[in-house]
Amino acid sequence: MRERLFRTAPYTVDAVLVTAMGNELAILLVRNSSERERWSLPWRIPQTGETLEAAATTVAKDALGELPTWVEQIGAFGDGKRHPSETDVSVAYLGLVPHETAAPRAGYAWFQAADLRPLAPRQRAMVEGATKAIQSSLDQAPIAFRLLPPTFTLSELQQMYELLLDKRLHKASFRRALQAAWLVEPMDEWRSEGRGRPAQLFRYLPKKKRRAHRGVRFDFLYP
Amino acid sequence: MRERLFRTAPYTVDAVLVTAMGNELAILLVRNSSERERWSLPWRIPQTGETLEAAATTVAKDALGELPTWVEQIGAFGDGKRHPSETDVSVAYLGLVPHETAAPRAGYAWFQAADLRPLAPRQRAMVEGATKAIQSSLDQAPIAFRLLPPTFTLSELQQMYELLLDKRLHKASFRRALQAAWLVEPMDEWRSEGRGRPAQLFRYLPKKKRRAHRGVRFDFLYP
DNA sequence: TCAAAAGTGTTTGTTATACACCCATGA
DNA sequence: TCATGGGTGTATAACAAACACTTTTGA
Repeated sequence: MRERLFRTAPYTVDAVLVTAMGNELAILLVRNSSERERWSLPWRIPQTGETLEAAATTVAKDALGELPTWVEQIGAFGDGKRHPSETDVSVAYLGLVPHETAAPRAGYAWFQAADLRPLAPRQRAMVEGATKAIQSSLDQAPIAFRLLPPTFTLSELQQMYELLLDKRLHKASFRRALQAAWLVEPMDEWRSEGRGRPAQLFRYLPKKKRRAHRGVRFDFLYP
Repeated sequence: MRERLFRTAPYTVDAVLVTAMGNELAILLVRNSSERERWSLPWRIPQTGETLEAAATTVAKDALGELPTWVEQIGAFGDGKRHPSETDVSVAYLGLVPHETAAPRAGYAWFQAADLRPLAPRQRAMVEGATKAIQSSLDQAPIAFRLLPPTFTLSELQQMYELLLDKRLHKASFRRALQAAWLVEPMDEWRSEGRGRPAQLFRYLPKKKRRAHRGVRFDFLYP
């Protein structure tokens, strides 16, 4: 290949950092340094030699001071859509953060998904991509557990699934399914939440026992 | 952002073109122009203004003379792995092609997934990513149908699912599940395959009738 | 008329769902 | 002792899986 020079920066790495706030998902935005009313997803141009994922975790650490409990690439976004940088491609990463440990640094703030600030088109597409990624890998990966602290009650876990799936779940059925999957281990601790019987605390600890899907599922999303 | 010049090309767009050959998936490779024993995935550096997906379909058209029946981004790959180009990032696309219409142009050839030629590490990662993408979106998207010609018999469709899932399926149960999903429409044609009763031909034509998943599934892939 | 492949009615076992209930605690 | 939230045994309905069968063709 012929050697030549390129005027645009190669690409950016953007982070869609997500936590559970109240009864909704929230996304971390950073205030624009020049126009103070504008917000955007935090991003960065990787140093030479820096891997994509390393750039994403650096962005997260700059924003929160801590690493996300889950990092997953969403994809490359470009297709002519505008972005705060001058690049024409950005690689987006999803990062999950338990709300307890998620204190934004100065200039950063959580926004509930419902009342997000206006974003550049490319970043808006990333947020949509992140939402889809959460939905679709919810039963492939421990998404819910990464949004919770290390120990939690089964009711908290159920509430998290209800938030993520956006539907009510039956308590007994939820627990039976959990038990069948061998995903959680009970601790010797209980937590009293004001009134009512104290709830036992659990932690995420999958045993290597898998039950394969039965049958074939034709659950297509139509074009 | 400060204006500066970059020595490397921004990025490449690579295509993992997949078809069903015999009883296995096959991937399209292109012969290296300098070292004739080396093969690689077809790729391209996008023109300015060309979208990522447009670049991917161009790569496919150059290789096969036809557009894939399904195009889906797999992700951005880099992380220091080597690639035929000098870029440090590539965006990979999965393209599905029915075997009937898939005649490679000069310099291109299909290789069954089992005996693929050695690839640069970054491209090897893309092939793995494409395989995972096929597996995971098999029951979210009409993958099997895009690997078949427009009309097909139910046995052909079942064989395609058996290939993709790598397991035998029960004939009656398979058909019942298909019927419940309203995904195919019978044609007024039959095809006689030598001996045995002729099979009716069907085509993919989903009706807008969805049956939601029951319950919660904790089918995690453990880390 | 037999082999081979297509296609279908019915039974069986498994699993999600729901109901109904008991348990433990604070006010 | 009552309201509140945690936790569980059991019945019911829905569904995947299998079996057993009929149909239609080529040799």
